[in-house]
Amino acid sequence: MIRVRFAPSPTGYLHIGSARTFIFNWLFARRNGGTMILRIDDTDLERNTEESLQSIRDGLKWLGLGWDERYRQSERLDLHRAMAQDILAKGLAYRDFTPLLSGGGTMNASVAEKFNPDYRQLGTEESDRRASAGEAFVIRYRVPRGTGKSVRFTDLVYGEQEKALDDIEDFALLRSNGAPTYHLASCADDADLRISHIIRGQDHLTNTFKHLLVFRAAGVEPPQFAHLPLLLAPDGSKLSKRNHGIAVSIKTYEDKGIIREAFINFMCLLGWSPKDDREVLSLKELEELFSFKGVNRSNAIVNFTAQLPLDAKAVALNAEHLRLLTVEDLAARLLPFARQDWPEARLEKILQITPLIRERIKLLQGIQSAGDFFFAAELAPYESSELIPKKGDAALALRVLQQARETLATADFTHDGLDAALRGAAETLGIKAGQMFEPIRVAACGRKTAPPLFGTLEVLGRETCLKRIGQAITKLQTETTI
RNA sequence: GGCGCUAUCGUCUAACGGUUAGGACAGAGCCCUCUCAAGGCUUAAAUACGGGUUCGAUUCCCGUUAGCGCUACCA
Repeated sequence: MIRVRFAPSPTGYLHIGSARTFIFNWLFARRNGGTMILRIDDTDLERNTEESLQSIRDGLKWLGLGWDERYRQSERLDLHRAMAQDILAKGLAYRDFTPLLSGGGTMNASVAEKFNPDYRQLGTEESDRRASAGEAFVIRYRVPRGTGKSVRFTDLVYGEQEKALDDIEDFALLRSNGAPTYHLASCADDADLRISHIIRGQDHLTNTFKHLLVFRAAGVEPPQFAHLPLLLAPDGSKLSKRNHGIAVSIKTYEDKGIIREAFINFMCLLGWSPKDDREVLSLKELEELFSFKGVNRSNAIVNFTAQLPLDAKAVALNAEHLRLLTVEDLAARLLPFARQDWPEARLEKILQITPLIRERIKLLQGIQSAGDFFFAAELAPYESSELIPKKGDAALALRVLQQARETLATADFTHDGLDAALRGAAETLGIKAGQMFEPIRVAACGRKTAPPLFGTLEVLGRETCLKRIGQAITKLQTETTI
């Protein structure tokens, strides 16, 4: 029975690296008919925040993948303490009475000792006496010393792993305030929840040796491990909130208008490959293709910039996924972005615009710059020189617009009707179609780059088109010399 | 400092020990075209360095260098 878990600790907003870990766990579970478990690892009472928990909830909700079971570590403290006591009772751990230093320990990592012999060798009676006298202590795992032995396991991604016992310090299981450490709580819960595969970031690769010792001490069969390469910033440093800001938050992707399908696709391509040349993959395809054989071992850089906090490849994949949506689906997702700029925007209008802009936007946010003239009552100011077509002058522009006003007053206001009418008008004037269309486009949209003309005019409607052309004519007459 | 992991175009990546080292994004150019896109075509761009093993190393081994991780009563 395959059981996997995603275990975030609520000490910051949902990081894209965490999101990727969730995705890989989910994919592995779904691929193999397993169970996906969400476990909030909130044993660090000092650093947990409600905002962080909410950010994780929001992020996972946006991802939309879901889970089958859900737990909170802070509700399972008895289980953790019981395991610590069990290990202590077996003599595999001991009490360390070293006082907790304010400021966080000795800070001299370069000469860090693996253990303090004073307490490691303290007799059981003496230890019990001091504990019952109320002296504070931390429970440490007693790593066997001088045996020449090592701990080993086979990682599903990194292969054979081995570490000498003598290189592992006597790590803490239970803090002096009675709270379990991450190592203890994690192992106790993984054992209790019968987790079969632990899929997590490579930053835990060396912690795994400790975890194996805990599982062994508790007398439980350890799960399988699969570690994932880490995500790095463009300069090769670890992704961090402090140094990279919003670029590490999943919310940034949502806010910019990356759709979940594209985000999941992009995350999978960071550190995993289907091994053929396919890159645009649906969730269903990812589910069918995912395996640890495709996960590679070197860290991947998320190539965001100061201008755009998203990797250009994520944006490109998003553009592909946008085109895969139906018009109705895309329009519905575009609506909230349109309403950020035009609160009155209606779905009906967006449905008309969507086919015109779907191949011209890469992010949902793109509707704000690509579709402004559809929503704005009055066009943003533009230079009258914009109205003048290539190889033409103001006089030509004026003639074109006057002809257009006449033609459009009676033309059939459909794509094909406008096509025929405006090409006919160009012929009447004896000019190229392009020269005819350009002034009309600028008059209608307020700029030279816009969606194809006929569809655009159709959506704008006769009234708006005539009004804007009239304004352009006035503009030409007052701002240029003809 | 100790221990561990990793190293292919700028970035993400592919390549049973035998390939002109492939694809994608980003870049450049051309075509198409009512502008912009989209699409098509073309182009530039990589095996960190040094030793082995082998008829033959991107691939296996060792070393160097670099990056990352762990080395907390954080996770």
